[in-house]
Amino acid sequence: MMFEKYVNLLKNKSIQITPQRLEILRYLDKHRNHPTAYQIYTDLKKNNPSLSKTTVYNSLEILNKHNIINSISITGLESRYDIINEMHHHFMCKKCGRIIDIEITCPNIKKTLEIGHKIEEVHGYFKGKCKECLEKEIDKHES
Amino acid sequence: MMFEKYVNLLKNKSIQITPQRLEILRYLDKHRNHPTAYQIYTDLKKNNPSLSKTTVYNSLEILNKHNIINSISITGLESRYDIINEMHHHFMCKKCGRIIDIEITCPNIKKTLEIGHKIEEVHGYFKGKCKECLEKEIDKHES
DNA sequence: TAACTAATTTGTAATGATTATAATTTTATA
DNA sequence: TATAAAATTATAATCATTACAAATTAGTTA
Ligand SMILES: [Mn+2]
Ligand SMILES: [Mn+2]
Ligand SMILES: [Zn+2]
Ligand SMILES: [Zn+2]
Repeated sequence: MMFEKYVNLLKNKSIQITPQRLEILRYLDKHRNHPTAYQIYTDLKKNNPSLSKTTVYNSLEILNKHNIINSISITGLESRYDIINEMHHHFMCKKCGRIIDIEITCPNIKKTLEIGHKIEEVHGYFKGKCKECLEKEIDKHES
Repeated sequence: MMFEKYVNLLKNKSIQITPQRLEILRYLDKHRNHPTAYQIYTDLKKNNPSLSKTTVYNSLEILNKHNIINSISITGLESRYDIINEMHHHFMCKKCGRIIDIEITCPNIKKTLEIGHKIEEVHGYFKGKCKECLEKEIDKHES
């Protein structure tokens, strides 16, 4: 079935299954560009005009709380959302604004554990200028 | 002199020296608990009632742009600020809300460079329950 | 020093993301 | 099917941040 995958995700955490939550999960599975709550809301509203912004926020919160999705703070402006697969870091381009996955795991967790804090989330991000934006700049200089 | 240290920081980056900027730098140097813009504003307003919130935001922005201070996104709610010394990570306690320095450097920068993005900032943070909050919970169970 | 220009500060209003609230609808249970 | 609990919806409120224009301050030149 189309939604079986997401139904199981919710069942495993005994979260009540609703059409809205399933749609949001499917959206995040399909759109791996770390969308904002508002982007999710406006896109899903096209096929479900009665969808409420509050529902999107509520759903994202409960999914995040149960570690089904990941809420990431990079821009300082708004939260971005990501389906959790393996642990990874992020790169945000200050030029084009994109947030790109960086496929690395953080070797620092052990050190933090040694200090005595209990770690529940690990986040790493870099900021700078992405490869594509750098290449565009070079092209401009050559022309 | 009292402010010489901060005057030099600004001079080195050829940023215009103003009393407000010096006060903000001194505040961040003294308060290493990653305060919000609002906390800086209300505290400094006590000795300078005419201080404007906008000035605090503007100053923080220019200081951050010149890498004199660090703007960190952890809470998703607001930006926190930090005088930059050595590179370090952060730990945010979900219980008490504190943001604690973790004295480690990130060994992942090289890998990100290899991908071709130009890195200007490196951020790492963990979330969980801090040592102190964990100990309080144990005390409660024992009593 | 005085006059002039540019940059900064200030106060206020606007924006935008997120949260609170209460009514309505949907889901789970008996 | 009837009932209770949970989720959704629409709207209003909150809170951090930004925009804007007037007033002040700093830097420069004569
Ligand atoms: Mn990601
Ligand atoms: Mn710090
Ligand atoms: Zn880019
Ligand atoms: Zn704590």
